[in-house]
Amino acid sequence: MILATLKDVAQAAGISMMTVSRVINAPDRVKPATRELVEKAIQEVGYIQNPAARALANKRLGVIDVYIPEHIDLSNSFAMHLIAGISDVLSSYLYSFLILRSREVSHPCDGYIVMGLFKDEVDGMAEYAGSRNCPMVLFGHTPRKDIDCIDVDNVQGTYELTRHLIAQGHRRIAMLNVAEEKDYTYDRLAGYRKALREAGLPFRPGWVVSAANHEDKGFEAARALLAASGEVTALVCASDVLALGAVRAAKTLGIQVPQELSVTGFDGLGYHLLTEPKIFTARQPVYDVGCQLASLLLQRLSGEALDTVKRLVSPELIPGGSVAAPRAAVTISQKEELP
Amino acid sequence: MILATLKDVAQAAGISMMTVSRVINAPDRVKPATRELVEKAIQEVGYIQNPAARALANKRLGVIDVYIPEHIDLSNSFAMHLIAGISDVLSSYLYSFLILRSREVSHPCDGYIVMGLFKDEVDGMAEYAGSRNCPMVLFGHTPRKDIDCIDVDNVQGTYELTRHLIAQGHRRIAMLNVAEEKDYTYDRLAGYRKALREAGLPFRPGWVVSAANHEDKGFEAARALLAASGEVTALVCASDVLALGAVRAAKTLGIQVPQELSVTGFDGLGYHLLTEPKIFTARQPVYDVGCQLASLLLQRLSGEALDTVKRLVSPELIPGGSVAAPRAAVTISQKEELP
DNA sequence: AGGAAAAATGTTAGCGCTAACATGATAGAG
DNA sequence: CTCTATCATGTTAGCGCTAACATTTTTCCT
Repeated sequence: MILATLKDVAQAAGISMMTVSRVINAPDRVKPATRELVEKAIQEVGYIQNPAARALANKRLGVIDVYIPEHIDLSNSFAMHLIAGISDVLSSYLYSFLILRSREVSHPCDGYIVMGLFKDEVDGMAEYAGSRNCPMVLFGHTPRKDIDCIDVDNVQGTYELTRHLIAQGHRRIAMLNVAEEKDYTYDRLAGYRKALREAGLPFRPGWVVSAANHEDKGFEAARALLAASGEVTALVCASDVLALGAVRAAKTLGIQVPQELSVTGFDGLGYHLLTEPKIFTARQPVYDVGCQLASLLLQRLSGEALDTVKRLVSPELIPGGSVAAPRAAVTISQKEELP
Repeated sequence: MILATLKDVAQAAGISMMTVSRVINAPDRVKPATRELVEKAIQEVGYIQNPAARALANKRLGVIDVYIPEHIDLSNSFAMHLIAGISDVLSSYLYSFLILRSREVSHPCDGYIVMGLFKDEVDGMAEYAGSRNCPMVLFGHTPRKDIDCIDVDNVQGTYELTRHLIAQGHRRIAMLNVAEEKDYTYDRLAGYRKALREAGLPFRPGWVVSAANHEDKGFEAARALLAASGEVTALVCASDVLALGAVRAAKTLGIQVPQELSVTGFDGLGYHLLTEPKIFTARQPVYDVGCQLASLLLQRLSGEALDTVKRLVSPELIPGGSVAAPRAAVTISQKEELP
C-alpha cells in the first residue's frame, strides 16, 4: 500500500519536511501563512501519519497493553465497553493496543491499562510496569496510593437507587449482593447502608444476602430471603443478573413485581432489558471510564507531571418497570424495631 | 523504557545483526549451531522485537483495522468474542489493531477485518480496501465472489437443533425467527426446514413467526404462536434472547418447559444461562471465527496466493434443561395434514 | 585436488519520522 | 543602521529493523 509521506507533502508545499512535521506536532512554532500552505498540501496529497515511523522516531512502540484478567468473563459485555472507550481514544492518538488475558504473556509496550485485579496482582503489575519504566493506569480500586486509578462510583450507584426507593415510599428495603470479596461489592453494600442511614432507616443484617453473580444463584438467594421475610417491599440487587433471578423468584412465590415488590439492579449493560418488567438499574459508565483511562495514560506518556489520580465516575439511573411505590405507601415513620 | 535491540543480541553473540534477524524471521537459513548461539544470546539480553521498527522496515504499518458497524450493539458480547480471537492471533504476530465503528473514520492500516454489513456497505468497503491495495476479510455472508469470508454455519446450527428435537420424538416443531432481513435469519430458517424435510415432516408456514431480537418481542410473538396453535411440542428460536422471551411466554400461558414445550435457542454467549431451565442452544464459535479471520488476513499479507476463501464454522450444541422428549412421544408417523 | 553451485553470513542503504542542533529571517534597542 | 534577542525554517543523524545485494564458507561433483 502506498501512502503519501512527509516528503511528498514537503515537496508539494515547496518546503522542508521538518516544517511539515512541526505543523502536525507543534503548530504554534510555524508562521500562520506557512501553516496554511502546509495544511493545504496535506489535504492535497492525502497525507496520513505513519504510526510505526512516528513511534520509532519517538523511541516509543505505539502500543498499549490492556490487561483483562482471565477470570473476567468476556461474555460479560463490561470488558467490551471498556475496550471500546480505550480504543476510541488511543486510535485518535495513533496508538494501538493489545488485549492480554494473562500477565504471563508479556508484550513490549509504552504503557499499561489494567482492569481490576486482586491486591497482589496489582502490586505485581505495578512492579513490573515500574521496572520497565512504563506508566500504568488501573480500573478498579487499589490499595496502593501511588497508582493512577479510575473507577465506577459503586457507592453512589446503590446509594442513588436506594434513595429512589425511599423517595417512592419504601421503608422495608432488602439487599441482594454479589458474593465476591471485592471492593465493588463492599461499596455497593455501603451505598445501600448510606441511603438507609440518611433516611433514618435501620440496617437489618438479616435483610442482606449474597449470591454468586448468576441468575440461578440470585433466584435461590432471593427466594430464601423473600420467603423468610415477607415484609420487604423492595430489593436492591448488586447486579442486573441477580435482579433477573430475584424477579423470577418473586414470581415463583406469587409476589408481583413491581406491585408487591420493587427490584433494582446494577450494570445497565443489557441484561436489565431481559425481563418484563425491565429492571430499574444504574448504568455503569464503562465506555466513559475506558476513555478516561486511555486519556490519563496518554497524559502520563506525554510526561505531564500530575498528582496520582483517583477518580470516580458516577453511574446513571436507568428507569425500568421493576420499581413502583409500595402498595400501602408507608408514611414517614422513622422508627422501626430491629429484628 | 530501554529494551534490548538486535544490536545488543548481535554483540552478545559476537555475530552480525542480520544473522540475528534471520534467526527470528527465517530460522532455516541459519546454521543450527549459530542459531543456538543466537537463541541463547536472545534469552540472555532479554530481547523483544520492536514492532514499530519491524513494521517500518517491512513497509507495513503493523496495524489492522477492525470495522464493527455502529448498528451492532456492543452490549452484545458477540463482538467481544470476535475481538478476543482477532486480538490473540494478531498480537502473536506483532500486529495490533484498531476497532472502528464507522467507515467515515479511516485509519492507515495494512488490512481490514470487517464484520457483516449490508451489501452496499460490503461493496463500499471492498472498493476502499482495494483502492489502498489492502487485503480485507469479511465476517458474514457476502454477495461478492471475490471477497474472503468466514462465517458461522447458521444453517447447520438450526439444522442440528431441529434434528435433535426430532430425535427426541418431537413432530410438531415451530420456529421463532429473528425479524431481520439478513442472511443469517434466512439461513437459520433454512436449517430448520432442512431438518424437517429430511425427517419427512411438513413445513407449516403458520408455525414460523418472527420478532425483533428482544426478550419482550420474543415473548409477544411466542405467546401469540403458542396461544394459536396449542399443538406444538417444540419451538426452535433463532436466538437465545428470543428463547428467553419464549420460555416466559410459555410460563405465562401455564405451559411447562420442557415437560409440555421444548425450547431451543441460538448463540450460546451467556443469555442461555439466564433462565431456569437453561436454554438448550447452539454456541456460535465466535472466538474461533475471530482467530480464523485474523489468520487468513495475515496469510494474505504475507503474499501467499490462495483462492478466495469462503469458510463456514459449525456451531456446537450446548445442552440445557429447556429440551425434553414430548410428553406423549409420538411414534414415527410421517404423514401430517397441512393446516 | 579444482572449481562451480549452494549455503551461510556480512554489508549497505533506507523505511518515515523527529530530536537536536544549525542557520537564516525578523524585529526591537541603542 | 548596526547589534543582538527572538522567531522561523533547514540540516543532520539516527530510532530498530530488514530487503537486496556482496562476500565468505561449505559442499560435492568430476
